[in-house]
Amino acid sequence: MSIRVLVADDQSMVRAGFRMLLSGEEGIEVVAEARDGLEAVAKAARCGPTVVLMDIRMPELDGLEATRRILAADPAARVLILTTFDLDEYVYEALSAGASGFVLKDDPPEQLIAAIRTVAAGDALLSPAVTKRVIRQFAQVARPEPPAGYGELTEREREIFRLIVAGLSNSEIGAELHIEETTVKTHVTHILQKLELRDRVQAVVLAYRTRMFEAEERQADR
Amino acid sequence: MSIRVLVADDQSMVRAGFRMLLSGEEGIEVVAEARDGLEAVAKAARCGPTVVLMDIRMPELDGLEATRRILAADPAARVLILTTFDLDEYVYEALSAGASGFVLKDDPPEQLIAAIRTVAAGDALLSPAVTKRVIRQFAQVARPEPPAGYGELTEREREIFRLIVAGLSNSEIGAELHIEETTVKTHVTHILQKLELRDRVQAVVLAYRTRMFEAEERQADR
DNA sequence: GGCCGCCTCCGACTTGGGTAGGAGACGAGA
DNA sequence: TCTCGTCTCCTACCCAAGTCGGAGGCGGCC
Repeated sequence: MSIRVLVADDQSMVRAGFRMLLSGEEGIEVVAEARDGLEAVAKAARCGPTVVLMDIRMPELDGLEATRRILAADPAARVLILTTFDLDEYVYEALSAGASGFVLKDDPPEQLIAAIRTVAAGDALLSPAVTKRVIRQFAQVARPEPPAGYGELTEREREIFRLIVAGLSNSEIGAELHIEETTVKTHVTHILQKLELRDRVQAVVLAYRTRMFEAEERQADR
Repeated sequence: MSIRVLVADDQSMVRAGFRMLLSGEEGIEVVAEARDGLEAVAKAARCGPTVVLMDIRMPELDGLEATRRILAADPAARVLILTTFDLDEYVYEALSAGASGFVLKDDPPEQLIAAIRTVAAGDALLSPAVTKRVIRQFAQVARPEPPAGYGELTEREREIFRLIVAGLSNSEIGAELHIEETTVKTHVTHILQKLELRDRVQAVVLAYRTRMFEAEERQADR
């Protein structure tokens, strides 16, 4: 069965270009076109396309919201975001909207076609230029950066630090660790001094900003 | 000038396979091989390869640490991580180690060659199967999930919330917004009541856990 | 043995955070 | 017009948080 494509773009030239480009391709068929987001959602519901080529900037409803609606109605659909710019915000929003991929209109034709086949097969795909940007951001996000001065903390202090970061009060920490609140206070003072922080609030901010406890969190979230 | 490749893998069969595979390619030349991480670092320093094909599981020094060292010595180098498994942890660590891409040994030969050319050109690349996984994780991470009760907050309260989350004290917030500290306290009390939180520490924890201010943070980090 | 780092605990104190309750000003909307 | 929500400010009070100085027990190390 061939890949059924819906092209959603507000410029008729672009739609015609894709229709032309894809007409020569074996196993790919453009089954519908849409000139705005609402039309895209409606036609997707009627035609059940395998892949939707979705522009972001469109009247009525932008491509991101249209993507959310189409996927809500048909989770099996694959949306490939098309845009002229490789702006960060689009990448983030498009991916969180559920898009399977992201290509630039500047990408060479064969790359666009390959992208369609890839997402139709169930894989995800990013244009190389976009991938680079995502990787950079991803690496930044995923990096469990070592906070300055953290090495100075003793084992016990680290333990208490984690509980502070979890939002516990001193008395709660004491109960948790079976030690007196006064002892907890002593540790807290040392922690703040070593990390050069003013209060526990800043300790929490530091911990999250530097993503100190990434690993534990990921486990806890499951 | 042709692309100079260093192949680092502990299995001689794999190295031979790559040498064979790449020998037929125009503009790609295997200039060195390494059987472990230390050797990879040493030979990279001597040969100055354009692209390093790096296995992860290797004796002496694993591919991740080797990647870090090579890039520390030569930031212009491009490291393409090779592995048999598409385990999450490898992807995260490899990317944060500075790798430009990630391909599976199972990927078809032409895809491997395309990957080498892509990263040599300065772009980044992930194998489609890997991309899917990264996108899912990325979308999850990037999602600015709306915390329950956040909608109840007024504009002013949200503003103050943001400053609390930044780690500011009440008096600092007052100075920032040109209002009295007592006023700030009033707002803080309302915020905590609406979000059903005990104190500002928990407010900070909530904000980061739900990643409320993703967008603002990204801007602030630059 | 003596020193040192760590963990534990205490009391007393200061300060910031949070609550309670009230009040005035202003604009939007019934 | 009157009400309602929002923002502003206040006093007074309580309590958690953090500081300071001191202290004892314990284990490792010279």
